[in-house]
Amino acid sequence: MRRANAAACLAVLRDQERPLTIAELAVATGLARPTVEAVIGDLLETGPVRPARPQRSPGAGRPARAYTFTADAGRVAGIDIGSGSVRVRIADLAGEIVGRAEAIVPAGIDGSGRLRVVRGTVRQAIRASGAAPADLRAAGIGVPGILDHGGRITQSLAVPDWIGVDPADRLSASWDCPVLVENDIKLAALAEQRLRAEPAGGARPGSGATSDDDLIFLQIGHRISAALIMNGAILQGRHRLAGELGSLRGMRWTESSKRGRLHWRTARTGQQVFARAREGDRRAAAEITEFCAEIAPKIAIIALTVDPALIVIGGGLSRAGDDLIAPLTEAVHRMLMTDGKPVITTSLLKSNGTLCGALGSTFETHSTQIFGVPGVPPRWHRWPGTFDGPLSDAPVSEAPAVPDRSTKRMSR
Amino acid sequence: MRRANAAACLAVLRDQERPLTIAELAVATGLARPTVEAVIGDLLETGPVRPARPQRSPGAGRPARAYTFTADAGRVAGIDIGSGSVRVRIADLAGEIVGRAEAIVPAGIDGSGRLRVVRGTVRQAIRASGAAPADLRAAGIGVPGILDHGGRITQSLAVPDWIGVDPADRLSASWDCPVLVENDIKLAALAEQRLRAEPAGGARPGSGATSDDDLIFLQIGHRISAALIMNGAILQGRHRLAGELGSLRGMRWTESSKRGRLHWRTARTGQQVFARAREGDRRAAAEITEFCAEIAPKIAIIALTVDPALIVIGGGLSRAGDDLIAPLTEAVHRMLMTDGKPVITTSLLKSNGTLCGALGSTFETHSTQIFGVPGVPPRWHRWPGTFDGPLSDAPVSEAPAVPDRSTKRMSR
DNA sequence: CTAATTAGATAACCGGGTTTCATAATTTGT
DNA sequence: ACAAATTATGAAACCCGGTTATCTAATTAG
Repeated sequence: MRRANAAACLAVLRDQERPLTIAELAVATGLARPTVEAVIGDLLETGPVRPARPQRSPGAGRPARAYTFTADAGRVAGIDIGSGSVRVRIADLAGEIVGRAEAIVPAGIDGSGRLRVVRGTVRQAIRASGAAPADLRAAGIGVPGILDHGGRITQSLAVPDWIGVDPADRLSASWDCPVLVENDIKLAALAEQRLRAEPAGGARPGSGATSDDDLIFLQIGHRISAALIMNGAILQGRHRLAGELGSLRGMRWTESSKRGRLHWRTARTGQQVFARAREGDRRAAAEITEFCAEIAPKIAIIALTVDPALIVIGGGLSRAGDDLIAPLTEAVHRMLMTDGKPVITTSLLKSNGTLCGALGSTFETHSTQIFGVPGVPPRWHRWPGTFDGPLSDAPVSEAPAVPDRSTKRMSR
Repeated sequence: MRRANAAACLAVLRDQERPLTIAELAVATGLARPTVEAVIGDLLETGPVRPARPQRSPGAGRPARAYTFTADAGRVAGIDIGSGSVRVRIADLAGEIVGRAEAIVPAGIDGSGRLRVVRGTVRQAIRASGAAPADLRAAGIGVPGILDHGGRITQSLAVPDWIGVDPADRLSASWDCPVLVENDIKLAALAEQRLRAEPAGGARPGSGATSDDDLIFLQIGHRISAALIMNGAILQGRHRLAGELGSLRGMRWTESSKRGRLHWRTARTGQQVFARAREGDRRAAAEITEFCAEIAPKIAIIALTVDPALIVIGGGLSRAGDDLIAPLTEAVHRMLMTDGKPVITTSLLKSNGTLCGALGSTFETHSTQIFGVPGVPPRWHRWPGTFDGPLSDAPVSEAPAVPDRSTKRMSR
């Protein structure tokens, strides 16, 4: 109970970026002032909160003491592992993206080599954020493969070198912080759900499960893969295989796909097929219709199994937007003899879904290690668009970036 | 918090069938004695608890006051609606089946007629239990059709006369108690899950979701239908259609099935086909193999979508036991290229799954109306086998059955 | 320099639990 | 028969974490 109040205060303090007084916090959280006072006392010791100079004196009366969120007191890493690349984004405690780095992973690398690349890229990104590696509080990794409950990768066409590897174990040892590893599509699915469920303005009250808490995420690009979010959580299943329809013998999403990889007739890539169709190429348009007709029954059977409100399409093909969504929706809806049919839409995060899911999921899961308090909700809705644009340098200009812990302490 | 303690005390008092002292209750619940005392005070006023004569004096000391659960203070109805029948079981507050009645519903009846039959059969069953209709505290009904979130039946091949009807609304008005209406297969699925998850000895602590909380239930009889339990709850979905694969255009479980009804070549009914196969009929055996091969891909795709630990087969065909489970398991497992595969097994409750689910779900949902306290866990594990055998007359012999409320009060 | 204003600190209270202790109602022992 | 032992009960005191109410401190306005 005390913990929940601490988390609420911390979240408000983080979201209002200016220093806040006890009274302001009490109003914002709905708690009584003495309670907030006690909570702040705890947070000053254990959490990323420090006293700040009072803002200004707007009138008469004793000036209020103010407190501010120390966004710069630590770092969290989001990591997207691809077959040939590693993408890293570093967030400060406020969730702001303050560092990034990417690396090419040479084909034919072995598992340890890939781990080394990940370690190096993360180190580089943390440095770029103006922090030291020791500031890393937690990391989340999206991996293109199947994990077991022990955290080992059991199957992966994209990173076969990591089959049998437990990346969380290896990396948390070298970083000395918790590391979350999850399938990339599942993370992207979680990110989509969080962004749509949370009404962009703060955590919503802990109401019961609504249909906002469910969605199916379908990655359609070179390969097709699925993930399900149910009751607001990634659906894992008994063997952590939920959604892994590629493991179904004879399950080919389309006639011409092999090992989950799509093949196109009228152009080399799906994107090109859509481009040609848009330019009026009838054969390309026909191939798209055919493609939708082929995958629609599979989507429909999954959809009717769990009856989600929403099916989100991600991956390269989702860039085609309505050119894909319209015929696909039509094909899927035609399969359903029901009154209610799922809405099909494209992803909000495009190619950043896994990164976003990795960061957000890490903030959710390791709140205690990150903030010293459990249950601080991540700011999912602030992330879209921040993964690729120019780095926000607001925190840097306000207080010079923290090179390492010793300097940070001096800045108090 | 006080409520949770009251529920715990009430559950212990109900499960130990003898009168208990405060001290015994304190030990059983892990609460402090004064707390139990306060809870008992509340329960004496609002709940089915009354003081009892102390058991005996096992030694020296002041004799302890004892309290006992008043199982006879009310009734709960479980109702299974079939296309041509209505089955009713009446439970006392301890969950014991103390009354039953069944009725044939004439073909071609209209919706109101079927409602009248239900009302009459329930009244008869309550009377048979030695209680008055006014003693009904809550009822649960399993219906062979699709419901919407408003409680209306939107589709049903078995009871077309109830399409558009909201049975909960109609019946709760006439009985003046809450009525729960749910799809029959979903209730059977819930019952199977509860019976397997609860370690037959009391409620388990509210741990996080385990794979015990998920299962797929497949009804295979004249028709095939599915229901999913996820995180210990019936999976409904956005439109309450989860599992309703019959609503999928072109979804036929087998080549020869029509509108969800199975057709057999080598005999008139599935049961007969299994009987002949067991007697050595090769054609019948081949038809079984073929049947499994036809439905296996559909089961596999559902299974891999949610990756359950367990798939439970219910319905008429499940009576074939291992004759069905073995070839079906083989066929389904052959579809899965995964390390972990779901276990397939037959239902524990056979043809009583819906009744059991209706009763248990009603006890769970309407605990407040039934016991005056929310969250009293039903005794799922006591039900198997009690739906058809001779009525337990223990409560009747102990205290003569209660004809109506006035007499009941006198018996205090 | 006083009054007004506003924040911080302290105290009193409340709900729901726990522990502690005095007291009541028995049986046992002499 | 009556004291001693035994056991349950009921009341009181305490703790925790919150609330409201009140007093005190620090500042500005006039």
